[in-house]
Amino acid sequence: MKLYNTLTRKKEEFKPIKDGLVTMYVCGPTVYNYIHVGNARPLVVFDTLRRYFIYKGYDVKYVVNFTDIDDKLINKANEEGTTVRDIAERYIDEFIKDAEGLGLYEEDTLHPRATEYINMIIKFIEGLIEKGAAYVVDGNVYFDITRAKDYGKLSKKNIEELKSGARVDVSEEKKNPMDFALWKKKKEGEPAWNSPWGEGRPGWHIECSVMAKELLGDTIDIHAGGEDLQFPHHENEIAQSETLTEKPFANYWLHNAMINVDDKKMSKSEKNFFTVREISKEYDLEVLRFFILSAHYRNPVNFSRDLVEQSKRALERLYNGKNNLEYLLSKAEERELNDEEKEMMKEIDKYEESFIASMEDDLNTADALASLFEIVKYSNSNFNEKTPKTVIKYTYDVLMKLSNILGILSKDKEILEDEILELIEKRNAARKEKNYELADRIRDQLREKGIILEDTPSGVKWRRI
RNA sequence: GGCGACAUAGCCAAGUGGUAAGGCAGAGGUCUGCAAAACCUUUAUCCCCGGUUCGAAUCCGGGUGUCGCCUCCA
Repeated sequence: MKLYNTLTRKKEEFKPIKDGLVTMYVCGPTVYNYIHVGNARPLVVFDTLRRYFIYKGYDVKYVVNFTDIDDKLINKANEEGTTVRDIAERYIDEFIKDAEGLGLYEEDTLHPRATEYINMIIKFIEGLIEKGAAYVVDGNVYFDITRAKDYGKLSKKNIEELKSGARVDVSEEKKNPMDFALWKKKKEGEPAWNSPWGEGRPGWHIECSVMAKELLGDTIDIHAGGEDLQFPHHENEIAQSETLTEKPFANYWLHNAMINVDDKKMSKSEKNFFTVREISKEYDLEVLRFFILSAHYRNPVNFSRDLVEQSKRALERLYNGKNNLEYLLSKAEERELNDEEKEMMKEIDKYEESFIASMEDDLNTADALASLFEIVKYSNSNFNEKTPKTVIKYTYDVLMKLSNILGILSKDKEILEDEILELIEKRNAARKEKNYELADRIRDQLREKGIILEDTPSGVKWRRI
């Protein structure tokens, strides 16, 4: 499989460190609020990559961290007159709800929290101080970027340019304006932990370095996140980790592009964001997942109601296709295949191959989706009740297998309650008697309950809206 | 100012040298008691200019426009 590696700015053949195992670290949310649609993109994209690895037979160790201590949490806690821990707990719970709606493979995700790693963070920092790459000033500890080998290699920035363009608040304590805090001295009213440098809390970048190391080892296969994290966050992670371990931190750096609103990056500070939660009130979140996967992850995309609506309709088409296959499956019979029918299965194989080829090419989910539509189109136009069950089952299984990689078409049809089945029967009887008025009334009644009836030559089909 | 992306039909979006996937919306049609679903037909020469080539949306140069990072940020 080829993946675009930000480190080399090239698509590279992916090779894990250990055969059969992929370690992935994705920068997760700071849990001080609901996540928005922009936050959802990396989560969905890299979850899909994980699913694809699993499909290919790898074991995947997958980490999405929670930043549960930082300025934003502290502010929020102060505003509400509660504790940071309280805020974190609340929004982690809310995150999990959204994650499940988005089809993230939660049961197999490691979710470390920064505050659970304080001791290891302190150890890590001590190691950097011993190496002379970090220095203590009045209870704060800073990383000295001049001690990092190749600082700027990920974001392709050089230290001189950074110095001249620095807009950071110039702290007199720092040796260099671009040096960053590993440990922050406690301020009045802030939660703090004891350390060799006095009470304080960890800086942002250090958390990820430490949690990745603890859970996945010194060198990980894939480190991923939004492209806005490239600098300084990921650059700083590399600086810390590689200075301490003297090994590569991550072999592949993957970055997704931003989600925009009217061509401007969706962000909390711009106030142009939609939370995942508010979308979930109107749409099944699988629609949002579909929306995200319908463009290549390295291209910026706009987000709007209208575009979600388009995604919803498109996804409906796939569901109709799935539904049609299920219907045929319930009618079809087993029998020997003739040559033409054998060809049908080969046709389906072709679509599967092209799906896989798209995924192999830097996770081209937009292209892969087209294969799903082609399977649906093909089965809609070529299969009928006389098609052997073998062919239909085969097609159905391929469709399900592939859509499962993308994490879509996951909603199953529920069983209808008896009273609804009775209504359908009643309507059938009415239709036989050509009492269309009654039949239509029943159909409208069911529609209000969210059930759409479709009359076909061989019987009545139903589906949920 | 530095670094980096992107520009394909009404909308969304693949395609990186051989003559434009797929989806949404629209129009016409088939099927149907009607409807729904489905199917068929129909809608682009790829921002502009120049170059390389037998041949470019795809490579090179120059424009124009939009965006991201350089500060918390997925």
